[in-house]
Amino acid sequence: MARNFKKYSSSPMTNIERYNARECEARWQKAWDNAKTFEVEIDPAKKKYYVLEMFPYPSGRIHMGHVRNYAMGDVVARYKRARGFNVLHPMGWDAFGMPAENAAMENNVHPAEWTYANIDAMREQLKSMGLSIDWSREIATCHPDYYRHQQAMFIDFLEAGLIYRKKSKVNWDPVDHTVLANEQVIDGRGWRSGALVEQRELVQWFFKISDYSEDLLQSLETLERWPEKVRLMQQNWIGRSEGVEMTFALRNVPADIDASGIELYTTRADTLYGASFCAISPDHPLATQLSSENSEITAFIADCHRLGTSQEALEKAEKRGLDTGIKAVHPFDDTIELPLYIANFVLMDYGTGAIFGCPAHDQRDLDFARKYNLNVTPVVIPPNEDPATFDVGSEAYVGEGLLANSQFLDGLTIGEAKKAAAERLESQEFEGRPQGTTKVNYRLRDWGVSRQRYWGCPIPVIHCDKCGTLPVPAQDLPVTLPDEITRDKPGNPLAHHPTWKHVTCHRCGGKAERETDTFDTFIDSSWYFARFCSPRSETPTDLEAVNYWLPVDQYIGGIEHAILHLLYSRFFTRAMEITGHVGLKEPFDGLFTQGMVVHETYKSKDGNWLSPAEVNILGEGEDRCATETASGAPAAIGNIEKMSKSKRNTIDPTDILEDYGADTARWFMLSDSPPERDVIWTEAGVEGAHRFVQRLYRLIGDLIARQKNPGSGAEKSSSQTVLALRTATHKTLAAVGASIEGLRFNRAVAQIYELTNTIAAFASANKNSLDEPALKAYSEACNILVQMTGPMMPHLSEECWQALGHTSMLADKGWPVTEGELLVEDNITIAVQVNGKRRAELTIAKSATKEEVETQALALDNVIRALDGKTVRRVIVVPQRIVNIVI
RNA sequence: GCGGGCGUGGUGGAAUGGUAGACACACAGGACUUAAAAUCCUGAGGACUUAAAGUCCGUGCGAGUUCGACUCUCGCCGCCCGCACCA
Repeated sequence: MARNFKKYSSSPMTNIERYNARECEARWQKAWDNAKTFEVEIDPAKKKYYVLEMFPYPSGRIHMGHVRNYAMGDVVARYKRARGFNVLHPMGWDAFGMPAENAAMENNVHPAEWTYANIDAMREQLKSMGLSIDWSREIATCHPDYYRHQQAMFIDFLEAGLIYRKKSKVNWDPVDHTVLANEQVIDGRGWRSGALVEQRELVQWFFKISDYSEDLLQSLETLERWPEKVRLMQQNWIGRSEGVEMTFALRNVPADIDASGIELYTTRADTLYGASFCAISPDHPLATQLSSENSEITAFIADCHRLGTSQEALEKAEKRGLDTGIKAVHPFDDTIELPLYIANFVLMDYGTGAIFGCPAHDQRDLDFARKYNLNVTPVVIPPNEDPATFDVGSEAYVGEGLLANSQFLDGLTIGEAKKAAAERLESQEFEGRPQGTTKVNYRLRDWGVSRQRYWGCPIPVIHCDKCGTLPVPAQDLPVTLPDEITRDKPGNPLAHHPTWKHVTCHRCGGKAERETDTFDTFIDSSWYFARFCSPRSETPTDLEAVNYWLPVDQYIGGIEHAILHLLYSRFFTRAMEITGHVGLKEPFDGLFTQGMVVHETYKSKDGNWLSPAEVNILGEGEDRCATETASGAPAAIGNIEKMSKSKRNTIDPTDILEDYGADTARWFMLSDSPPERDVIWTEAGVEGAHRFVQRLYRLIGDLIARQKNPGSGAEKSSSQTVLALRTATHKTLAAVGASIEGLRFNRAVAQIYELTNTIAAFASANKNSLDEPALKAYSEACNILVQMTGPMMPHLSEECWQALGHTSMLADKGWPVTEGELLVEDNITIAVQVNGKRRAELTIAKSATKEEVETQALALDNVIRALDGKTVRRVIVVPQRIVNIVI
């Protein structure tokens, strides 16, 4: 489908003036700019409203997802502004990150140069959308004026004990000498080099987010204006579980190893009597100790490490273990000895890195037990099963039931048994302390923030042989990235920079080295919303500004950030509160996650992706098929998928903005699909949106023509049609306001269409003549219509507003006031049902009593026919709603 | 495996438990035009039937609650998303 849009000045024959979006949009954008319409300051007298869309990565080109995201945010911002709020609506750039480094390598440009050029290009594209953004507050996270504050806060956090260093495993690409993110490891190999990825241990910086697990979890309940789905995802991610941490005594430990017991964590203390083995992680300290003298163990552990960390690899991995020969003693019966294994499926960083296995009631343990021929003793018996005969086959029983084969726990429910077992463990002693204690565990891990890369915020610390690791003193900040870098060696250019990393220790004056790691870019985006409040302040935040503007009242972005970005930001805000940079814990009061922009995909006969421009679509429904435009060969219509370059189903917004204008693109993005759902991009849809742009312009033009020439006035307009038009206008006004407040933009659009149809019908029904009241109502309808389209199609609306004779800008005009009395109708039409089936309609005074409604309903012809002489058993009258006659 | 969501015409979708299909796209017919485009008007869930009207069926399938269910409950089927060896 080639775009066959019409040029605006196509036909010299037309006498109907067409709206020239290209000229108009540029003109109004300039007018807003010159008037500094959207620049805001703190104004304690006004209520504030902070609208924020997730800031973009400066890839160089905006995509349709941006258009949708920013169109939605702009509707909210402009609407709230019209409602009298002091609206903060800023924009910035999430400008550090890998694409710049990749581009740098491919095109031999400096990441900074590449990034700033992209920012300039994207700023222009965004500006052409006509967004009501305060551009004076623009920030870029890669700019030292931004990241120096991040460094200062890092040092504050460090001093507040929120940050620590520890050894941690990374995916290491031995060819590129670089650390890879999990998603960059494909089938155990580096995505760029193809080399087998190794697990390496590096000392890295961590934020203590896990200390805040409970707070982050609990506070989710206060986030009432967040989607339930996102709260659930975060809840699952935090992963709270209640269990028991306990010690198993060890026997048969090699002489030179100091281990009298092993700590392990379980949520199923009730199943202790079903235990048939214990297992520790290959990374467990005991495993490390054992490996130093046992080559078999060393080999096994190495084997486990070779297995990738990718989720698929883990998923498919077979459960494997190695018997250490050590015996673990059952805490309730010291005659029971369990073999202690090192097992590849036990995670070191959850719980204590050690477990007991109860195969009958845990699938993983069952798989393991079957493989190594261990006992499978059921201890929880499903209802209606006999403990003597109940057996577990290849599927562990994880349901409810009563305990059996469990001594003092026999006959208890799972809940009771958990409690009893925990109490017994607490009362028993092991080496002077309780053998077990109840413990809450979280899945959430501490946040590792070190990245072995150049294009990120330098971590402001130095390493001195004498003094150790020291934060860079405040007066020496920022630690800026060196401009001169070479890429002749693989790996992080900072790490082998000839001068940058060498410094003098500020404490001892001796030689020291800078930290060459940079921050995870999620840090950059964890506080930008706070920086927007005072983007040029000398401190990270200005308390007056953040106290006025925060929290963000409406945050809008993609669901893909449901967990990490939003959770990190919530944590970071807490850290900022502790260190006195903000005065609140939760940064985002209202959150909305919008759907993606998707498009059909097409494939040629030989399996190559085809772009939408390369195919013709014929037929509809089941007969729908495609052919290649060039050759006429049949093509396959594929799934509707997220726009992506690889599937060639992208539409470039800049083309659309040029051809149709921003208002058309915005209007289309807001129409039809509910904003939280995916929207399918179609050519027909855009054209439909564009037709409405022109239609609205003509509608206003018609009014103006009629005002100049109202006709003879001989035929008086009926007061009823005038009232009807006014009622429709004000009803729509109320409805559109409610729709925008609820972010139901598609409904607002439909309501505006409806009013437009009403106005057009009114105009054509009163073709010849309009008297004074009619003309006034007509004019009022058009004015209010234009005010309602203002937040969605701002340029066209300004143009119409001006044409309607207003001298000040629509952007500065308040939202129209609904005349309440017009919404109150005297007569209403309700449905009359017989046995739940609609048989008639009844128009009746709104104030009619139940009895009146009933009498009149029963007298309707259609009702009498439907009743067919049968006895009426009951009549349900819901005032102003419905009548249901039961026979 | 665990958690969540969705399923309505040819299409996107609308509908505080109260007239299902608003609004839009696509389609068809008409007007305007030498013609087309644009625009305007009209039509339309399916089946049956009609002079007008009307009747029946219909929100993935099956049950239930209710005077009344797209909406609430339960059980299936299908699709989508998130997490996933978290003991």
